[in-house]
Amino acid sequence: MTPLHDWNLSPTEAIALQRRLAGRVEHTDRLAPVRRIAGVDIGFEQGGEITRAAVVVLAWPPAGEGRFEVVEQAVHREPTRMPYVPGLLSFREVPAALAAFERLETRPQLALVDGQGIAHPRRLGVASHLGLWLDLPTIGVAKKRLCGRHGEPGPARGDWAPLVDDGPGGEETIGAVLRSRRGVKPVFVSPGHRLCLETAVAWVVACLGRTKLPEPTRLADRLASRRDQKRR
DNA sequence: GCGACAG
DNA sequence: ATCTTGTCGC
Repeated sequence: MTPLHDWNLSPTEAIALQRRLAGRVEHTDRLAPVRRIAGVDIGFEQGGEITRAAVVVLAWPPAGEGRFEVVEQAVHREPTRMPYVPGLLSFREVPAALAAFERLETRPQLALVDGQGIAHPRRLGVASHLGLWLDLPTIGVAKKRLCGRHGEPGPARGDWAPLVDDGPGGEETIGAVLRSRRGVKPVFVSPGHRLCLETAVAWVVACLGRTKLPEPTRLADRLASRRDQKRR
């Protein structure tokens, strides 16, 4: 069987693989009771030479208003071997993310990933790809749009506008443009694996703290970019 | 041919 | 993604 993250694939083969894998992604809710939520993100060091994957595991539910307890953290660094190509991001980031996950002692029931879920040209963004490989429910939380069209979401936290794109059978909703914080540019939420859009949006909103990004992704972002110690 | 383009 | 200081605003 072809590995889900074979980085020795040509762009054409990678695209064909994504089309096949997209058929395995589950778009309906199927998640175990949540007690641990993971945040995943990838950063780079030394001008991109080194890929740095970070996973942060938070306890659910939070102790207070957006006050999550960090249960565990894991970082994995390795030489970067793939360039960034729009639409093929998972081949560049998933291998390192998997290595970071292997370092965890706790197994989360849900993971929020920095990037798109099914809001992808072939409906297999990095969040979906990772969820499929880890056999875990995942949600994609991106800061920018990759594909699809949308209107402007309302001004209040939690307001969202559907992200739609044309598919084989016509127009389909692939994600939500969510206002995670008043007066701030919205984030792009899309199901990764094993949950529907409404459930994905609900979890992201439930994980919001005071900032634009939900806590799992925000903390993983800081760890991946070593912003947690880079302060001086 | 001309844009658009997750991280 | 990353390179980077101060600055405006709640």
